[in-house]
Amino acid sequence: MSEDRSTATRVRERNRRGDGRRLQEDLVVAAVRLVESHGHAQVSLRAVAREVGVAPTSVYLHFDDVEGVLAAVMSRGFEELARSTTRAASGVDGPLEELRARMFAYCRFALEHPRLYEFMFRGDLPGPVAREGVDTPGLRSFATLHTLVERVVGAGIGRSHEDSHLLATLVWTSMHGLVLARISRPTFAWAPLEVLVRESIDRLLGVTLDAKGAVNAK
Amino acid sequence: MSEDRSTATRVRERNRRGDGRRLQEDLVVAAVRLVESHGHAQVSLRAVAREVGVAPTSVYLHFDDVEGVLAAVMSRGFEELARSTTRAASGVDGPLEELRARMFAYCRFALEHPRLYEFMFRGDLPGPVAREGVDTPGLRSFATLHTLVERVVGAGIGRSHEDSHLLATLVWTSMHGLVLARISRPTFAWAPLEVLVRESIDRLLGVTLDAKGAVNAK
DNA sequence: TGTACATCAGTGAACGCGCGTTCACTGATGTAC
DNA sequence: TGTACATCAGTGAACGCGCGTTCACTGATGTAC
Repeated sequence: MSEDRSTATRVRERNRRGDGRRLQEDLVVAAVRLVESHGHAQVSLRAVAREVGVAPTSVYLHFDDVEGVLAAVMSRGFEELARSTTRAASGVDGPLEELRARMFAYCRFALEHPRLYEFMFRGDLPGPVAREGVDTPGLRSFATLHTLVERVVGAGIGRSHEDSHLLATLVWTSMHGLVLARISRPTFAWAPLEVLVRESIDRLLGVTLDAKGAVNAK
Repeated sequence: MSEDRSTATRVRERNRRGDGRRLQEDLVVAAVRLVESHGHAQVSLRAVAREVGVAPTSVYLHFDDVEGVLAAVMSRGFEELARSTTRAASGVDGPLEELRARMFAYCRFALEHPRLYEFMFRGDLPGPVAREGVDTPGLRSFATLHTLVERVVGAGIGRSHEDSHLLATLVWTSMHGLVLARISRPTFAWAPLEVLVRESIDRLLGVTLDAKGAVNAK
């Protein structure tokens, strides 16, 4: 174990009494960093401890087990994704423009944190997240998207009498596929991200060329 | 090592002289089976050997290392995906119908072999595949799709003067996102796969209600 | 027809590694009296 | 103001496990003479 410390990237100094919680935050941040740089498969309890400069056993002071750490990383990922899209939506007017801005930010986030994004949508959820039940991560983001699509449809942009849940699903999964495909096949002849995002949205919602012109001119 | 054999699911009998290659095929099949049942992260050289009922060292008779096995699994996956879509395209007439049939088969394959599909599109390719260069796996499938989209556009279905490469990209990534999202979030309120596939394609290509009617009536 | 030999298909033991988790512990620091 | 003590933040050693890979080997079988 002493070898673990000697090869540590940095050695941390002990927190003051009462500040024990700061290690928890440091562990999560380190774990997120490890996922982003090496992919979740390379993230072990020992690697996280090493990154923080702490003994492997110290992780158990704040998490039940290694799955607990991964669950925290996933939550953090969704929080930051939500922050990104919300920031992008501010100062934009009109539902269609907001939808475009949010989705573009969504994709940019995924492409800037590809390993984290992959981890957030991996097939088998970490134990604690899976046990949490129906409110799967990202569901709140989808609700936001759904309402926004409803507003776009309500504003008379695109076809009328549309199933907004279906439309929101199509938009979300398109963005999802777009970024995951770009991540896994970076050498493919990709059109610019902006074009792909805009074309996907406009076509799926049935935004006509007229409506496009109107919105753009506004 | 003797323990390895004692816990083997089955013990294989040695191939006849000249039939050594059969072990290679058995290893690939077993590795595909393991990926499908447990995900690629659980697939180790030793697990594959165990599955076949052979000593771990025997794998080196046919593969350079564990990455070689994974590369073979990936190739096999794309072969089977291509077989599925090709089969679905036979006996279908009209480019739009063929496109729909192919894409539906694509999605069905992914949903029937979710772990394998995830592995086929994972971020970091196995060493041998990555070294192979430009012709990334699945590129031939995309070429088929691209030509098909060109035929659809050429037949006057949807808008005219379209960028077929862009359209094919949008269709592919939409299907990709659809299946990956369904795999990673099985409890989401999904519309039927058939609906999602058809709506995606028709909307992206700009198939009008009139054209739909015409094609469906035919 | 008999036999020596090369080849083929695969084995067995061993290696060092990083892993998750357990258990008993240590030493600084704030607090009650 | 001094001191005993509880609490807090974290450590160190050890465990058993499965892993990829190496090396020297074995035993059956086909073939050349």
